Order: sequence, then C-alpha cells, then structure tokens
Amino acid sequence: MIGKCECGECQPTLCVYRVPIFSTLSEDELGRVSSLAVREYFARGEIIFMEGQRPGRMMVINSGRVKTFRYTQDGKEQILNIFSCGDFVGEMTLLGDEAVTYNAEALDDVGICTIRREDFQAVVRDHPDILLKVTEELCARLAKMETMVQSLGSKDVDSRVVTMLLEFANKYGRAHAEGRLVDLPLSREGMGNYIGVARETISRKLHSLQDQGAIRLVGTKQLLILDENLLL
Amino acid sequence: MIGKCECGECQPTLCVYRVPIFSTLSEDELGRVSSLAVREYFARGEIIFMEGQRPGRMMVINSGRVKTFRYTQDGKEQILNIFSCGDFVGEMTLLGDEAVTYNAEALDDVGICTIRREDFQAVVRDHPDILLKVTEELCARLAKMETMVQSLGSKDVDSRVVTMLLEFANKYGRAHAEGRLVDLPLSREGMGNYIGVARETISRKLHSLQDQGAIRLVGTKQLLILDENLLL
DNA sequence: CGCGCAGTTGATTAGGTTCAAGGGATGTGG
DNA sequence: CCACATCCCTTGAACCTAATCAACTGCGCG
Repeated sequence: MIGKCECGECQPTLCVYRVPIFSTLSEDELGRVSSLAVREYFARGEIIFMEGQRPGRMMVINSGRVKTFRYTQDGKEQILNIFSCGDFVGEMTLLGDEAVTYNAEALDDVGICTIRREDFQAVVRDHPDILLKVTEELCARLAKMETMVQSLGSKDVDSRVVTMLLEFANKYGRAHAEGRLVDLPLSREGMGNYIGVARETISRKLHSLQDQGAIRLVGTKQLLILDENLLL
Repeated sequence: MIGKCECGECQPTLCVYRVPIFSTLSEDELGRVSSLAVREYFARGEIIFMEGQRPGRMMVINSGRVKTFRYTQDGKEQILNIFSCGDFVGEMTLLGDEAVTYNAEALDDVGICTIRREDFQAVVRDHPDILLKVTEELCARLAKMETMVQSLGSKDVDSRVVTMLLEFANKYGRAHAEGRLVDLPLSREGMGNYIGVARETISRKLHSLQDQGAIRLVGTKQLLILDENLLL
C-alpha cells in the first residue's frame, strides 16, 4: 500500500498513483496531486465530453475503458482510440484552455480522476519531469495514429481487420491453452467504426478467418487466436 | 539580423533561429544551439532516413519540404505528413535512442540542421520550456493525425479529396483575384498516396470538381479554388 | 526533335456497401 | 418458468464505386 487517495472511493493503488506520467513524483507529491483530484463516474454509454467543449480539466482514467471518436463527413463514428486505466484524455487541456478535438464515451462503467488545469499546470511547474513523460506518451500516441493511418490507407480490408485484432490481442489478450484469448472491447459495429468498414463486413471477415482456422469466435465478445501466422 | 548561424551556409534568420520549439530561448542560447547544429543537404527525391534507423539526431528543416510516409500492407506508400521550414522530424530521437517510425524523403532540395541527441537533451535540461513547446507541437500533430484518420475512415472519397485540398490551400495557398491559388506539393500519385486512393481517381475527382466550377486546374502543379462553398 | 514521364480517359472488374430478412442471446414481465 | 421484446449479430442478393488495366495525350527536357 503506497498511500491513501483523498478522492475517497478509489483503490489506494489506483487513481493518480499508478499513472505513468506521474511515475517520477515522490510520495509526498503524489499525495498532493491526489488531493487535487476529483473523482467522477460515468455509466457505460455515457458521453464524457464532446468535440469543441473546454472541460478545463486533465482526466486520468481509473477504471473502465473509454473510446474517443469523431464523426466522419458521411455521419459515421470514426473511433480514434480506446483508453483504459492509467491513460489520460483531453491532452489539449495541458497547455491552455483549448477545446478538445474529439468525443469521449464510456465503454464500461468508468471512474475518472479529474484535475483542474491550473492545478495540473502548477504541479508541472514544480516537476518538469512530468513533461518528459507526457512527451513520451504523446510520441507513442503519434506512432499509434501513424499506424492507424497506414492501416486505413490500405485498400486491403483483410489486413486492416488483422491489424485491429493484433492490437486487441496485445492489449486485451491473455494466454490460453490453444492460443491467445482476446476480450473484444467493441461490438461488430464498433470494430467497423474503428477500421472504417461496415459492421457486416467485420462479421464476414471474422467468420472467414475462422474458416481458415486462424481464429475461433467465442461467443460474441471474445475470440481465440489459434495461429497468429495464419493471420499474416 | 539576429545573429550568425555557425553552420556556415544558412540564412541567419533561418536555421534554429526561427524554429517554434526554440522560441523561448535567449539569443545567447540560440547561439549555443546553432553552434551545435550541423547542416545537411538532400536533393529532391533523396531519402533522408528510413523506418527503423536510429539517426540519433534531431532534425530541423531549414529549407524545402519533406514528406514522411510508411508502406502499407499492399506495398503502397502511405504519406503521413508534409513538413517544411521550421518543422522538426525524428521526434522519437528526443527521448532516447529510438528507431524512427517512418520514412522521410525530400520533396524539394532540402537543407536540414541536425543536432546530436545528447546535445539536444543537454539544451532541454537547461531549458525545460522547450518541452512545453514540443508538447504543443506534438498535440497539434496528434490533432492533425486524428483529422487524417477521420478523413481516411470515411468511405466518401469526394470528401477526402476536399479535405486534402483545403489543407493544401491553407498551407500552400495565396490570395488571387479569382480565389485562392494553391501550389500543390504532391503529384497526382502523391496525392493518391496521401488519401489512400489511386492516382487515376485523383485525376478524375479534380476534373469533376473543375466541371462543377469549384476549382480550376492551373497546369499540373497548381490549382485555383474558385468557390470554397462548392467544395463542401 | 524525339524520348520519357506524368497525367488523362475509357472499359472492365472486384469488393465492400447496402438493403432485407432471419437467428440467437439477454432481460423483463406475467 | 415461460413468453415476449430488444438488441446485436449473421447471412444472402443486388448494386455501386473505385481499382485495375490499357491506351493515349501532352508537356518538359535533353
């Protein structure tokens, strides 16, 4: 046990304590940060913020998953990212009172620690190391978005599906006797909105991968990757 | 005239002097930074670095334009960004001896000021403000990539073309009696690789926009946006 | 002047979208 | 405990759009 979060309800080992960007802080400083945090809850399906708003807060996810998205010209949702415990959203808020550039919605029941912009900036002033961590994270996100652009730019839908499955396997998979068991964070429609295809296409491609023996669908919210090589 | 760049050949007002991320430095410090810079030249079409390499240097573009790209699964080039004077590339190098995650190629004859990673990191240690600027720039790039994902995710090719044209108009356009005259930074094929369509499609869409009276093609490297509203 | 590359244009094809209908799981109320 | 409603997923068939293939044009350049 590292300390007690002042926000009341979160697990002491969660909240700001296990967040990568705060990893260089001392325990005292972590206490200070967590005393600045206000806890908020969102039910599955709730909108956390919308494009154009100025939440004016830094938001660190404590539990549950959050998807960020924008609407395309043709009115469909384009999912940009899926964040979970320890990730922050609303990075534009770090710098000034900028508007957020995407929508955020709770994929599960979600707990979030929010810190007012001014408070966060004060902490950053005292601990510039945090910016290094933030830079690191932003570079990682940039690289991820590059991969996404690369994937979406390809006309080959099969490879886009595979790219997505491998990402999910990596983030949400666990070892299993026959391969790797993956908890899918999105419905078929959600997956479609992630890689820019119709939900029917996801359905068909997954079944086709199953016919090839590469994966096995387990119910509708899980799948088992039997042979990663068959995917490529 | 703000000072003299030690790298020998660049204009005194260019090089590291006019770079946004160094904008908070004093003149003395700018002098220090520019004395650390080594100038490199690349001819149009030359590869500056390739995915996976570890250039170990921070690179600031002094003159000319640079495109960054990755290869898609089906072997095509997916352009990620087009950088010009004052932009930096190889941001992964800021943090550690990371491999770059994309390829970079000179679109024109290009002059670049390069600074060794260790030197840059030393400057950052003395001037943490630089990290704020870097964070700002990374957030902006992230937002741009989000827009790109949003655009690529749309099935509607027309709107992708328009998104690209508006971006070019914004970056490379100038006022003109009849509208806005845009210098196209990419060939038809390049534009296709930017928005993930075939070069023939770009050709057809541009001519169709011309038929609608929204634009006029001027030679093959310029176009005139006559009525921005007709684009939307 | 002719070569070569970039761009255009036409015909065909492939693949994903769309529309439509049916299936299966989950949850609710009687 | 079962009937019913809802939601999500699946599957089939027709359509549509951009890719592809191929020929041709025109401009820039030696």
